[in-house]
Amino acid sequence: MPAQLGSAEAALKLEDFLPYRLNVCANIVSNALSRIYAERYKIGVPEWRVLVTLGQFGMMTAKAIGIHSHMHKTKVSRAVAMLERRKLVARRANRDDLREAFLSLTPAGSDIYRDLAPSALEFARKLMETVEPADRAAFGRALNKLTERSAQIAADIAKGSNPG
Amino acid sequence: MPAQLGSAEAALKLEDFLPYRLNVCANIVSNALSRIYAERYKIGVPEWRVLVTLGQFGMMTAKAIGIHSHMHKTKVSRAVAMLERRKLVARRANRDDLREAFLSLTPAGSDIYRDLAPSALEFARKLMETVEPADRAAFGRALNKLTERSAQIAADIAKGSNPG
DNA sequence: TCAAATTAGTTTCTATCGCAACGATGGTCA
DNA sequence: TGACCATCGTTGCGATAGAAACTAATTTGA
Repeated sequence: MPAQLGSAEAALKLEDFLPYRLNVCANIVSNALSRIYAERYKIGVPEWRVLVTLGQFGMMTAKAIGIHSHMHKTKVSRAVAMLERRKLVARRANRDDLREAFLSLTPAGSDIYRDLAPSALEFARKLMETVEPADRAAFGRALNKLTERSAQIAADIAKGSNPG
Repeated sequence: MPAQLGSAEAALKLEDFLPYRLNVCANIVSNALSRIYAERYKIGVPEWRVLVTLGQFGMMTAKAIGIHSHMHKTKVSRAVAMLERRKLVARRANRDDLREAFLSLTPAGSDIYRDLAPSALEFARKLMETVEPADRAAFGRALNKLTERSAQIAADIAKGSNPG
């Protein structure tokens, strides 16, 4: 009943299909992680990323946050607006360029960051623990290559050119 | 100015943080893939998954599609509704249980599937090509372990129990 | 046997997403 | 200087997501 469509070539099985597997894995991991902070701090993924980015760099513009955390500028804008309302992030005008503003964690924001960062690292550590030590480096390399290559493919297609 | 929050332990760097890296990679890959079919067939990811699942199994219920493709039942419902409107998927009542229905590809749906599956496989092949051959198996194993483990962690947290 | 619980699938409702348009500012160059 | 273009960040809006409520059908078990 099924395989009449699969024909000669290697059949397309969703559960073995790389983009699908990546998506499922990323979603489940993301979901598991957010259970650690979402309820406790009442923030979502974008807010979490802004907090972590500012915790890492101390002070930066919304644009820089977007670049570093791979988020659309509207996502950054809304996440920052929420964190500002909650007094976790402060905004300081840049006198040299009034279009942008410098953002940084308030003391309350830093408190949350210091509370949240160790649990996040612990989570990642616990996850990686299940991967064979010998496989870990290979996994990291592969993830980087796949990210890089697919970005390039997407760019090629966007340009309308033949993917080389 | 930044690292005063990082303190003694290994600092949390977003770009090295596994859940973040997985998410970015999955998004870019998914995005690149959808450029191959989205414009040509006017379908999105959920419709693509339904097509592929039915192409693989021939005939199944909406619930089974949801389980196999890891999609919420409302997502399946809407994707199927769209494919039905476009005459790519047909519905046949199950006389033994009228709550559910058997879904399958129409000839037109099969045409699209046969056109789409090889490009998808080619895309995945081209992607995997960039990963060192020696790293590929390790990558697959790691992806499985991470998916499995994070599902378990999420379940543990949901139960309110201490993650063992 | 029939009331209560369960299940498949749809619909409603609300939240979030990202594109596009926008206002405000800054840069370029004739 | 001033007309034009680029950039930062916000907002309006249509599309999409998933939670919860719902309908209809089936199963359970007293």
